[in-house]
Amino acid sequence: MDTLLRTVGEPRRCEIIRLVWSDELAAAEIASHFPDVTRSAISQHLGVLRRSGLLNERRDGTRRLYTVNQGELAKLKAFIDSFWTTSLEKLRDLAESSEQMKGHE
Amino acid sequence: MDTLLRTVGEPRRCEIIRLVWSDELAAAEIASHFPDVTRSAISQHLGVLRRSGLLNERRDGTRRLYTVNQGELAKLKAFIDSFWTTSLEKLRDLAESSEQMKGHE
DNA sequence: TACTTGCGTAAGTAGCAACTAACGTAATCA
DNA sequence: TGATTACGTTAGTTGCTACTTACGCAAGTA
Repeated sequence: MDTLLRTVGEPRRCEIIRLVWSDELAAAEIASHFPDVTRSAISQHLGVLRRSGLLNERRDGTRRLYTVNQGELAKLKAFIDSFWTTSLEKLRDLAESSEQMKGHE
Repeated sequence: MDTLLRTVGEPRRCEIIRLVWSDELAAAEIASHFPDVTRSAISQHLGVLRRSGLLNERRDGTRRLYTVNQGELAKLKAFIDSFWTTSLEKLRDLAESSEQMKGHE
């Protein structure tokens, strides 16, 4: 989870995920969305995203096409969601223990 | 959103959020959960979290008590969720435009 | 008042991470 | 075969960031 957090914590990588969310894009197409940095920088970001499991790579001739592994990002989503659900569980546990208290009254 | 992402992208800060999610804790209590780093390091993390708007501070004597600003974290949750909803919207737009196509056939 | 507690802050450092420039490489095409 | 395209990778640099140490400061306490 730490790896996932760190990977998405970089704004450009987050933007890349958004770019290839529903469209399969080649590395150069992705890089063209970031005119302020070199293609090499984007290639390295793609490497980080790939190793984190957030991006899938498919080869087509000399091109490399990327898509999002939505399941991996879903883990992050579930992690964020868990902040809310755990507090609900705490409330439920509290309710249960007070029920037990009543039983012993 | 970049600030929010960067703030949460640091594992210790993420853990701090979890700690004070449902319990109001003093700085020293939070620091005691991280025996491997100094209290100062945690204090600086608390500063980052506070400036990002993720934590609320309340003073009680010499102590400073922290709680999570859940609304701010909800923004991050909404951002992550938006990855899925925007793709749904794209499908909806696609469906609408193909409806228009049918009308012009 | 002096001392202690509980904290933030400033200064300085070490390590990492994002970047550029240069190079290597597989696939394609002339 | 040589040239080109579309990439990744390596080496080296710079800047940031998480950290420690030292200090400052307000609020209690003897």
